[in-house]
Amino acid sequence: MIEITLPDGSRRNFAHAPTVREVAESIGPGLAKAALAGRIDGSLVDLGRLIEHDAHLEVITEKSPDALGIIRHSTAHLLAQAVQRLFPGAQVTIGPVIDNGFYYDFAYERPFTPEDLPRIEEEMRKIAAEALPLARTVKSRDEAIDFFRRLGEEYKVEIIQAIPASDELSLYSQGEFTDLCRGPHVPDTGRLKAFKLLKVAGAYWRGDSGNQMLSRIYGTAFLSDKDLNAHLRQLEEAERRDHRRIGKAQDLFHLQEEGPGLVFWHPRGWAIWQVVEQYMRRVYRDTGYGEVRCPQILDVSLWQKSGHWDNYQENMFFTESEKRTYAVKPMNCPGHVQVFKQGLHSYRDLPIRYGEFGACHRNEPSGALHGILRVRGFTQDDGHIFCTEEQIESEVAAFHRQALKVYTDFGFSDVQVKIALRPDKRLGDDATWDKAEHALRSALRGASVEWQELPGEGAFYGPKIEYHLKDAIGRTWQLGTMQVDFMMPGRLGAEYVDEHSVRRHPVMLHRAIVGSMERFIGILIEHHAGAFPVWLAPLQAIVLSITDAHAPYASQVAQALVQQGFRVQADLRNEKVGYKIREHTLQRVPYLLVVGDREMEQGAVAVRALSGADLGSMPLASFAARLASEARPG
RNA sequence: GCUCACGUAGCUCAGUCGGUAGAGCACUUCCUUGGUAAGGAAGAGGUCACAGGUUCGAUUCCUGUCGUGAGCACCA
Repeated sequence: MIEITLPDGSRRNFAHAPTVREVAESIGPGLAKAALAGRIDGSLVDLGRLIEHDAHLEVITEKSPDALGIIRHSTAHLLAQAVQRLFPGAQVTIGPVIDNGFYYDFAYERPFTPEDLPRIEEEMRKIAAEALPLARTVKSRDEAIDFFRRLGEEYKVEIIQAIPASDELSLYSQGEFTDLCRGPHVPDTGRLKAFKLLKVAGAYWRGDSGNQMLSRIYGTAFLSDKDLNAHLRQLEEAERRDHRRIGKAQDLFHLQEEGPGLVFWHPRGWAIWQVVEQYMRRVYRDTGYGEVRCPQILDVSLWQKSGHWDNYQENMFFTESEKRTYAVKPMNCPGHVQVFKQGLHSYRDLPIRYGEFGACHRNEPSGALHGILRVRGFTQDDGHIFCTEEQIESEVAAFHRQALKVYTDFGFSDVQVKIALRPDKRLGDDATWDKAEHALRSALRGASVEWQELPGEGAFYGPKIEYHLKDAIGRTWQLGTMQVDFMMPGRLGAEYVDEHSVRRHPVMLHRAIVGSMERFIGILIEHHAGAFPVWLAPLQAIVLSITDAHAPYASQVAQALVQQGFRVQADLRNEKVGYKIREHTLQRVPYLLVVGDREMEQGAVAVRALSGADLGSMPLASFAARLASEARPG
């Protein structure tokens, strides 16, 4: 007798061990039809799985949050089967579910190209229509190796060989195709209806650039065509937000062949930059930083001492003069240490904080470049705090509060916080690392934030807090960071005198809030889809003359607002006002001020908001007051 | 850096199965002076990324270089 407990607490008894499907059938034919898989005592299984002991069972239908993952995983198998039908000799490797879809990596005599995708997708539809049932079998590790070796699937063999010999492995078969897989899967391929292959790409076997390049096919699958189409529309919407597209459309910046990864800022883009920079300068000022400015190039000997020569040379640019080699700075920290070293500091002076809008150059791999989000020349809001060990935690906590305040002011609420912990290759002893990691954790705990930990991802000199934000299509980019460094001050000879007149090396905290100005502005563009709030907008208002007769008044209005510190221009072109409105609306100017005879007579402006809302005619002073109230962060 | 794709007018793109190219928008000039998302006409504008090769002839085919895009690797 087997007793099954359902999620609602009710119990059902079976004379023999039932399958999940049989339990579902016993509840009702509707449920049996809708069932995709089951969850026995918390673990997901197939519909065909026998339940051999008393258990809690949940029948997974399309309504379950687990359904999508199962569908996508099964669709990845569908893709693999289709590829093997069409391209005999293609070997399967791995095909996991990822955010928003799945991929499958293949080893084949040639890479797949976008032209192959429609054919493959067609074959997938064929297999789905065949409604092939999926069968799960279990083999020992050695049997499984034997099985895949006979099929010529050397990559599968390699995967299995990494698994302990005692483990049992499950294999899933649908028609002629069998794949190693943990499961669960849909009961038959007919359950897969809404899918689409999206792109091809190269990917290294086991993610190691020393290994063979495999051919990866990305796809996505949903429970219904409606969901699939909604997702595809969302991708299109994300493309419209792309900072590269908006940057061009709004004349913010450009990049060109002669300067890969180097940004040319145009007046409108630089206006945004200036707002961000002045805002961040105020943050430096308000939080006790002295702003500094250090040289762009310094003799390599300094970079040899700092460790950059040994650890970072490949990413640095060099230049020469009079038989000396200089490095273009990739980081600001060595410069700040030089500032600290001028004169002798007492422990009473600590913490000492320096901030810089430091322009750095890093020779990033060409394939890493991406618009203004990943560049070779960039400016950091880079600060360094020289302090004692005891001061670390309060400094970190204060920084964290400030960083979140800044992100909030710029309109970001979805900020992911991560702590990158000690890497295998590191300097310093474990006690020091314990201390540093503890300081980061307890500072974050004190601020009651949730964070994710990334073991092994810290810098060689210390752990770091990372602040991540998402771009329009869901890629996350690290902006801010707070790093604890016990090494650099010693290497570069930074010292202070403690209360016992002993010279000691301070701890150095590396910190940035927006990270790179370029990246941050890129993210801002995408976040706001180019429609910036008034305080950030490159152009806050534009004055539109209706006819030539109103041009002098329009200029006068624009000039008056400019003199009050607003970013305002006049559009005096001989065009109809509707044309001008269309153009500046597309440029996402927050306020359009129309001036004609009525406004001229009354010293007024007719205000139209970007939304299209007509705010009516108002005295220029009223509009200026409105602008002033909106020209602040938040 | 690796794999694949792409590079045509200022922008967005079409095109040439090998015979030196076209649209829309923008730009210039003229007409129009019009009250809330495109008024009209005319004109100008391209060494088809760059360098080789094949060919009677290359923007088109091939090779290389540079750049861009997607992904991978990288991101101290």
